[in-house]
Order: sequence, then C-alpha cells, then structure tokens
Amino acid sequence: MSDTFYITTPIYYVNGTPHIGHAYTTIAADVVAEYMRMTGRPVRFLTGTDEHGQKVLEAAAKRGMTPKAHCDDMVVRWKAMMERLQIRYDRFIRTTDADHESVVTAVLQKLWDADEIYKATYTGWYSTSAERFWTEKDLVDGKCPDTGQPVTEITETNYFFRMGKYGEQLMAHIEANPDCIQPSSRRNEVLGFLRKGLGDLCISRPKSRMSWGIEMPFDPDYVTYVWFDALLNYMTGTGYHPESPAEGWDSWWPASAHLIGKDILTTHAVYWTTMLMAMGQPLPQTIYAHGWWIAGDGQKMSKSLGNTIEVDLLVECFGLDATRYFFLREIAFGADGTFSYEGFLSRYNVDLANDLGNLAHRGLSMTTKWLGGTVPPSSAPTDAEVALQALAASTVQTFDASMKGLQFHKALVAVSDLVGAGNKYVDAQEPWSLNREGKTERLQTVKRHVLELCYLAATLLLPVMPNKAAELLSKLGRTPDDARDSLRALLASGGSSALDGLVEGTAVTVGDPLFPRFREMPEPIAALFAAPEEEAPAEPQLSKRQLKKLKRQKKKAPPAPPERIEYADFAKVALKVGRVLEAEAHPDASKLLVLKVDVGEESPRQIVAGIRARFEPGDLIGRSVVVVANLAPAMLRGVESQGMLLAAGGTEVLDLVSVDAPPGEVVR
RNA sequence: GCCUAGGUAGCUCAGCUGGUUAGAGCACUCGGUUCAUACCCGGGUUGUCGGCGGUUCGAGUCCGCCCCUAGGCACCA
Repeated sequence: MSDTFYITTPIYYVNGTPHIGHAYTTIAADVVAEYMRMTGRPVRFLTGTDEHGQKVLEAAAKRGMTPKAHCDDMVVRWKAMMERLQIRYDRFIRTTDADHESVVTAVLQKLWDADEIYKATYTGWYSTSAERFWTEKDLVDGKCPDTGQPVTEITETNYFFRMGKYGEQLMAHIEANPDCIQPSSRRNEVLGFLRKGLGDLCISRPKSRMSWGIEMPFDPDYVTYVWFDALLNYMTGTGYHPESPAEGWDSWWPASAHLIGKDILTTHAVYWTTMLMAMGQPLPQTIYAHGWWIAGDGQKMSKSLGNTIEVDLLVECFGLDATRYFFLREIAFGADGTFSYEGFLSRYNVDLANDLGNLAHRGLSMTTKWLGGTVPPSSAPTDAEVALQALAASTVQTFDASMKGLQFHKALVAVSDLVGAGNKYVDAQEPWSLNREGKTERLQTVKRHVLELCYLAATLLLPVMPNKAAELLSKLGRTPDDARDSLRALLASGGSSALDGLVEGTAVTVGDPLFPRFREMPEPIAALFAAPEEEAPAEPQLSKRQLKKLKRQKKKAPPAPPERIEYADFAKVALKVGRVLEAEAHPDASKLLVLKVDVGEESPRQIVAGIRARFEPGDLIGRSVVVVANLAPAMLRGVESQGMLLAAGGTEVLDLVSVDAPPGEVVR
C-alpha cells in the first residue's frame, strides 16, 4: 500500500478567463495537498491547462499567431492566477508539453493495437459553430439547435473507442466502491447515466476540419479528440508512459483524488474511467465533483472585468488568507453555495477577527503585560485544563479525518469550536483576577494554555491560511516547520500531546491584530454597490451555468440585419394594426401564447408568439398591436401561426409595439 | 412539457442508514466581564421541518401525488 497522495484539478481551458470556479477548485486542491505534505506523506499536486481544439485554433488565427504561440501567451494568465492564490502545485502541465503528447500518442497506439479503437463511417449534420454533429431530428429548421448557424451533411470516417463494452464493468465498480465518486448524489447520477446504456466514443477529428491536436499515430489525417487528450494528463503527471515510464510513476497511480466541477462529471466518471479500464490501469480512488458559487440577491459586479473581479477584489480587500478560508469554510464541499459580500464580511469578522484573532491578541497581550512577554510554564492542571486538553485532542482527530475526506468545512468548524472553547476558558479563568490577586502560578498555567491553544489553531490552519498562520506562529515564537513537526507528533500520539508545543521562556510578540475588524464594507466593494445605475448598468453576478446560458442566448439571437435596405425591400412587409381578441397558453410549449388577433379581415388571425415569459394571456386581451400580415404561415409546435407581432427587446421580449389606431389600419 | 437539484427559525444552512421535548452560526434581546480588534462569556425569543395522503409502535428522515424555487433541454417567425 502506497502512502503517497496524488491530487489533481481539471486542466483549465487555456482560452478561458480564470474565475471564481477555477479559484475554488484549485484552492481546495492546494489546501488538501499542503495538509498531506504536513502530515508527512509524499504528495504530488497537478494542475495545468488544456490547449488543443477548435476554439484555440480560431483564436490563434484571429490574432495571426500559431496555436502554440497563442497558448504560450494565454497560459500566463493561468499561472498568474495560481501565483495570486499561492498555489503550491508540483507540476503545471500543459497538453502541448512534449511528454504529454508522447503519452497520448503511445496510449492511442497501444489501444489501437489491442483493438480497443476501431474505425467507422457515419453520416450526420455537422455544425461548425457548435463543433459537433446532430441527428436529423435535432435540427431546428435545418439549422444548428445550439447556435442557429447552418449545418452541413457530412459523411465522415472517424475512430471510436470501444467505451460501450465497459458499461457493466463500470457500474459494478461504482457499486463496489462507494467512495469512487463523491458526493454520493453524483455517484447516483453517474449510475443513472450508465443504466441508460453506454455507447462508444468518437475520439478523433479529421484534420481537414480541425487540425490543432495530437495526431493519431496510426492515421496522419486525424487528430485526437480534445477530451481524450486532456484526460490523459492525469497519467502524464505521474511519469507514466506505455513504453518508457519514469521510475516510480506507479507510486503515484491510482490518483488519490480528482477534484472537478460538477459540469465535467461524466467525462471523468465515465470517459476517463473506461479509458483506464482499456489501458489496464487501476481506477482513481475518488472523483470529487464540487458545486458552484451562486451569486446571492442584489449582487453586482463590474461589467468589463468579468467574473475575475470577485476573487481579486476579495483578495485585495480582505487578503488572500481570508479568501481561501472563506471558500472552504462557508459551504460544504460538494454543495452549491450562495455568495454575497455581506456574507463574506460577516464570516471574516466573526470567525477571524472576533474569535481567532481576538483570542490570540488577548492571550498575547496579557502575557506581555503581566508575564514578561515569554511563554510561561504550566503547572498543576485543573479540570478546566484537562477538559481543554481533551477537546484539543479530539479537534485534531476531527480535523484530520475531515481533511482526508475533503470535508474542509467540517475541519474548519472544528477549529472554530476549539477557538470558541479558548475564549470561554479565558472568561471562566479570569486571568485578570489572577493577576490582581497575585496568583502568578495559576496565571502562568492559564496563559500557557491559551497560547498553546493558539499554537494548535495556527498549526491546523497552516495549509488553509499559510501567511496568517505563519504570522501567528511567529508571534508565538515558532515557525511553520515547528508546526509541521507538531502536527506529525500529534497524529502519531492520537492528539494526546496537544497543547504542549511551545517552548517555555520563548519571547512572544503582540503586534497588530491578525485580522483587523471591518466596521463596514471595504471601499472598493462598497463602490460596486454605490455606482449609479445609469453610468454602470449593474449586472447580476452570474454563475458559470448562467454565463453559459447567456452565451448561448447571445449566439441564438437573430443575426443583425443588413446595414441598409432599399425602400422596395421594406415595402414587401405588410404591417397592420391588430387588436387582440383572445389569448391563451400554447398547449405544448411553455414560452408560447396563442392569440386571436383582429386585423380588419373577415376573420381574426391566429398568431403564435413567444412572449409568455413577459405576458400572461389576460394581459393582452383588447390590446392593440402591430402585425406582420403577409408573413408565410408556420406551424409552431403543432399550432399554426398566421403572422407575427412586433415586439421590443433583443433576446428577451420587453414589450409589444402598440399603436392608437383601429384594427386593419396599415402601418408604414 | 421533460430531466436534475432543492424547499428545515428573520438570514445562511446542519440534520448519516427513520427513534428521546428539531439544531448551529448570524441577526435580535437581556445580563455578565473588562485582558482584548466596541471584543468575549452566559441566558432568551422565533419554526404547522413546502402541501396532502400512505408505510410504521415511531418520519424532517422512507413511499406516492401535488405546489414552489434554481439549473438544464425542447419551443421563441
């Protein structure tokens, strides 16, 4: 059994912009990696960038650069993010790294030789804009359902990975290993997915269509599908290679944990694990899919700076350590969380300033004031000290178990509980009374315990808040290395040596409070909220998903009309005033209303309009509208529409065009 | 309409495989203390655990139906 700990983040898409989601995953990985290092386990922590694929190719072309040069340029921002967050990765892998390309090539060849990959021809509708195939029935009016762009029918030959044959085996594995996909709700999700049946996976792209990728070793006309390429980074990161593996690579494999966002669960839990099965490699111990940060009500952000604003702004205002603490403490890893600046401020003030920071400060200042500023000796523990010692020991146990289970939230609550007990202890022992009454020995014992408790808290928090914890250690006359030694000793002793890590007689320093309290929201954040609506139209902070949706909506928006048309073109459109007589919901579509509109003809027109999001049927009856009267009728989800209504609003309908004129009147 | 998550104190959320009077933090309030960053400690208030049925000796916890919210998918001439 290997004692090593190998943890990964997803490799991030190099074209993208680092945002809160990336920061979150990476901080979590960094914290657990650092904790494992502290406990003495050999650790490898891998992160990096995903650099192949169509969009990179296009972006590079737009800039007149080679794809690689473009990536070299883009990767800087990712490395900068890592630096800002003080991420202590062991390797930053890029899918364009030579060793990775070599691994991918060799793995493909091996799988090809083993008949795990086959060649097949099929016909489908390809959308260049969406980079994917659609079946006939997916298409909307013969166009790409995602982007609305034209599609072309392509008969194509590609290479397929025999993923389907591993479906049963994978289900059995997941059922036999409850921890292999976490949290458990995600595990059920994957099982549900597998029960529907697993097909084979297309893993190539013809170069004629897309050339930026790793060439298929057995066919120079193709490159590797980006996911197949990208997932293998986890193996490259160990030193694995089918032909020439680095010595000891298998001490790192299987990975202890792949941390991922819940959006890429299937690729990891299904594609990646079946790939490993085909490769004959053991499967990762845990794939942990965490949740998203959702913007709370009333959140605003700068429009131009995108989502990066959140993390950078938090770091700027509250410091990196507090930011790292907040992410891991505020919500359970795995669940979605609501983010608000007020919540952050409250968490900071309560946990860090009032409780932890203040405990340290009061402990240190009393020691300085009454005991000469050195770590005092302890003598004759009373029940209070015994109880504190027991709590300290159990805190270490809880913290360790929680960190191992990636339950950061629980680990940090345990520290908070310890700090709370420390504050309570001080109040109960009343060291100020002891000092007044000249009970020096007892005072020394109490102060020693308070300082020891701070030392333990700093020790446990070191992986989470490297700077602040080191600062606190320094105030106590200790170093991070001392803390690491202490932690190992604590774990070895089951926590019984807790509260015995300081050296009597060592000088302590009070200095400034560790976490200054914020009376009000820091200016740069407050400014976000104070900005006048007109000048900086506030946009809600968006989650990754919401952004995705927005992006798609933008793509779906009808293409801008030609800049200029002739009068003759306009004259082709017959616009008439209409009056809505009846309105009801479409029986089979939630966004559509079916209207009867009088346009001055013998019988009213039936018009189907996509305005349900804005109007209830009753809102419209009697309303005068403008109708495009000579539009060819169309069937909309089974109901005929004999015209359309003029409406204001781009992607979202804001209002209908109204006029004060009788039905049937021409609009020109 | 379909698919996923959820709906527990004013707010943010814990409540694992069903078991004593349903919890925490924040907020609020009363009291204590004064070493400390107007901080800390103690007490207190608030809940038809979304609704209705069901299984059970017993359900926030399991089952069914329904309602609502957030995402995703379809539809938006």
